[in-house]
Amino acid sequence: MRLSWAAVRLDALDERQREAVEHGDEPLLIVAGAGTGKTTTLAHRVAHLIERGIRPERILLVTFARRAAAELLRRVDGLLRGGPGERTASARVWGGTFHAVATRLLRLHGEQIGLHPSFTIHDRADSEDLLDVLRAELDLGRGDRRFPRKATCADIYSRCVNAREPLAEMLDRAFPWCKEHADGLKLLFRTYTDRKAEQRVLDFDDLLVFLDGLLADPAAGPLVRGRFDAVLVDEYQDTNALQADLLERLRPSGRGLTVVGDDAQAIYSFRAATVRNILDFPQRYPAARSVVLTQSFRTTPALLEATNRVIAQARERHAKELWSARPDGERPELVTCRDEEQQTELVIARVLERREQGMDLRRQAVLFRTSHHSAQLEIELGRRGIPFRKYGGLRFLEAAHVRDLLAFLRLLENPRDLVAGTRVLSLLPGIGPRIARALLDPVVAQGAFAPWRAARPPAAAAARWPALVELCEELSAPSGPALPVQVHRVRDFYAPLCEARYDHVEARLRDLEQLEQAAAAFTDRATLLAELTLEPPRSTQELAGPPSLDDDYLVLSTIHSAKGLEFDATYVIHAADGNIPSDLSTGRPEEIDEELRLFYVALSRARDHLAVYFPLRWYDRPAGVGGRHSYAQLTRFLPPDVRAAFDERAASPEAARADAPPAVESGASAAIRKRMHDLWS
DNA sequence: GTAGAACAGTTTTTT
DNA sequence: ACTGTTCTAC
Repeated sequence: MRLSWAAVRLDALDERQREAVEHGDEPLLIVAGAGTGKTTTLAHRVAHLIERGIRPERILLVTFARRAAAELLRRVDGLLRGGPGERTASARVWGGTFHAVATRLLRLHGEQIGLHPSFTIHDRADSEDLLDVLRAELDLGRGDRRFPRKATCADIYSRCVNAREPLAEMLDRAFPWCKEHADGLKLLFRTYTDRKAEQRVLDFDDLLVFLDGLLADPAAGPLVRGRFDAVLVDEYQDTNALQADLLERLRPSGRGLTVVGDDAQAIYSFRAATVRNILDFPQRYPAARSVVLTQSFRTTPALLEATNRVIAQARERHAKELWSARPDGERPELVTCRDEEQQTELVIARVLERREQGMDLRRQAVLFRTSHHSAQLEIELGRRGIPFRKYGGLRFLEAAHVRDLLAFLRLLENPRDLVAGTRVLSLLPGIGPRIARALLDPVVAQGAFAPWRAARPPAAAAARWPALVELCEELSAPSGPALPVQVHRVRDFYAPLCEARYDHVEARLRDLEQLEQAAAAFTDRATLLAELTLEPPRSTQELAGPPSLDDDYLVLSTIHSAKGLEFDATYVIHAADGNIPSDLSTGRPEEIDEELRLFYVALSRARDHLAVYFPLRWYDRPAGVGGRHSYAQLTRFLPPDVRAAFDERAASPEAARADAPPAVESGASAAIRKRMHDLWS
């Protein structure tokens, strides 16, 4: 008798995991607590589906980040090895984020709903830039009360679209201080929608909206739906209303749909994600089966005791208590420090001590609420030559010089892209927004650079003008040079402009060289641009390629960017009220609850060792002559009964003083286009 | 109209 | 500390 490969591998699973893996076609909700083997279960389920005869290319795996899909599919490949001849699941399964999958499907089928297949994608910053241009055009900037800044406008727009909520309600609920500008915002968003259509540009939200429209189309919809037999969605708690609707259009009865998530780890409501999706899944799909995974394979009982107590403070949640069969380990530590310097000192000492004991730096992570919380630690690590990688915060693509170079490439790809064009032209001396616009209008109208040949730019720009026109015409020609050559030519043109404009020119030019090398991996310009926009590299090193195995570095990460990861040792720093929860998110109870879940996500990354650091003294301003500081309070998420699960340690006599000074809070596509347009009327 | 300086207001998390 | 806005000199 042939012992099924699947049966053998299933032995490694616990009963509930196996139930989830072997579940049939009915809709399936897997509620997977932190560290309960979610990835293992998902990987086994995908392998199981393939073993049952579903072709890999008919499986869609939606994850929060592409790297998560890649990691999962690698494990599927591992499970299938020696199985029924499938070794390349990872190459054939559709995997990626909602946005990446939408882009791929829209390039394949978008023309059926009248979408030009060569659309370019605007990232968040591009959207803001366009909104800013339109705000000026519409004369919304002036008035007695200041109009919301571009970032806020982009935020409001995106939230309305993703939450599928009318502007008035959204303003009421989340942006009450902008209510008086409702009419201006409507006008702005209507114009924004129209302008994107003229420029053949889709923003992040459009990718989802147009995929939704594609699926709703009577002709194209069935075609797209028919591509897939199984759809699996990871991190379902962080999906929004639009994404949930999209999934329902993809699998109307829910058959073949598997969603996995943990409502206790929902941390993206600021991106319009809603826990309601996971909580209401059984109502949306009455045939759904729910499986709850509660055995943690990650964390020791001592650490679970603490994390369970932390999350128990949440007001609304699926009550579930995680347990662990691992041997009891060391209790978590709560370390009160005198100030940030001492915190840095203690964290580094502990990290090095553990490395001495054989724990690679890569198995250790320092987590924090906001990107700049690691600034001092980064400086000290740099000073001591301790290698680290930082995740989250200002990324490679956000650097001005990188945006400049990409603007060139986007303009070449799509001459109608006004945002890209304005950025490029403004690099030339003597050209500002006004002249850029005048030069761009005929190009936008024609979709080609020909009008520039006869254009007469201001005297200051005249010297460089012929070279720019030649560059644009040659590189935008269909038979243009290979991609790395294109990047190289742009770089040659741009380098002197970069030097004239910015500091740290050598470092910036090195980044661009890296970009040129990375370009060799892409077949064409459109793919390069889409990939960089949808899944931006998080550092220059990442652009250069994956770290080699003998590369060791300490992980520094925002809590958001650490989602889904685990580390042998986790150090959570700046656990002061005002940092966790963030001062900016303590307005409404739901916000505080999300901050609590965020803290829970941080704590639940640890396998064996967990320490929370709390610096008592908090500098409001950079320490200098009379540097101002106040005394912070421990995060409200560690009240005495929760703290009881921690070993408390005061790192200095001052921190131990019972009569510490009084704490001071530290401050306080045409139908779709039309529908989108009508949203704002 | 552009560019740079001076000033004012705000300050998170990310596809 | 940084971003965005306003003012002023070209």
